[in-house]
Amino acid sequence: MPTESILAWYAVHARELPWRAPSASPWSILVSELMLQQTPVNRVLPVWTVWMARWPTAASLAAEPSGEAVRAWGRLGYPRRALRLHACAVAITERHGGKVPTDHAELLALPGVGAYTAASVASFAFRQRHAVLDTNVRRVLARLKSGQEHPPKSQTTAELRLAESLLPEEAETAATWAVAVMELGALICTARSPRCADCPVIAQCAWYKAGKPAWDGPPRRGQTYAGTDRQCRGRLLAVLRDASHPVEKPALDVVWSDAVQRERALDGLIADGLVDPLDDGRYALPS
DNA sequence: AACCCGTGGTC
DNA sequence: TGACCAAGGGT
Repeated sequence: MPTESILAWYAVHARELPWRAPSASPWSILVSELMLQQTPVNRVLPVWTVWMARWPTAASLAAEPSGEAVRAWGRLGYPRRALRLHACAVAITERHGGKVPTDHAELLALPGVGAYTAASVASFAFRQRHAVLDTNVRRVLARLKSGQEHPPKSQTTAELRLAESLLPEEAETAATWAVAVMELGALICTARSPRCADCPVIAQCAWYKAGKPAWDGPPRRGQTYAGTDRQCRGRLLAVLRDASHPVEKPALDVVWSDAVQRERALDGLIADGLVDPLDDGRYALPS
């Protein structure tokens, strides 16, 4: 049975990540999950550590301007997540008495918390029984059960049903199983060069048994970045993040030459609430 | 449903 | 070296 093999492997090989410590608070786990969305563990670790020392509770973050969250986010990427995390802190403080809600539906209602994050917090922080389907788990299940190198582009109900069917009955075991499968995908069953020789379930792996056939599905479109609005937004926001005071417009203009694109990106940042255009014509992180 | 949203590491 | 990838979510 793959369940026992993966649990046994995890017991030996799990990384000691601080948000996995028994003492980790639900809030610290929620913070880690928001930061880990599309961002590697190694880049999250130092930011999370500083963040938790400064804002150990939701209420402590909620008491600060959202711009402070954006600044402390640093270069993690996708800074709207910082805004959403701040909004989470406000919602938790105002609606939930400062405590991260334990109910899956209430978690899902928080800003920036989707299906994955709601399930992961309910599972990791509150030891509930949920299918936790992230990119790692989807890849492991695709290989192990479907014999495909990669999961479908977008999550299917078949994947969800498969993940639920594999979930151990007992909640505590299910919670450990969820993080164990994720860890297997992160350390062994990786996207690029899977370490099949070290895999605890190689004997059950449909993809391996089929000879590890190459991906024959639709080409997985890459993410271009150079020259995009995203890169431009990143440059503009970096100026404000690195400044201790509001900046004049020319300080923004110098970081991107295409004026049309630059204005569009700046408007987008303002619309997102990441940049505050002051009455005096200067720009600042939001208050 | 497809597209947008950052950043840095890897081979 | 440029394409791919990383604990997704919102619209």
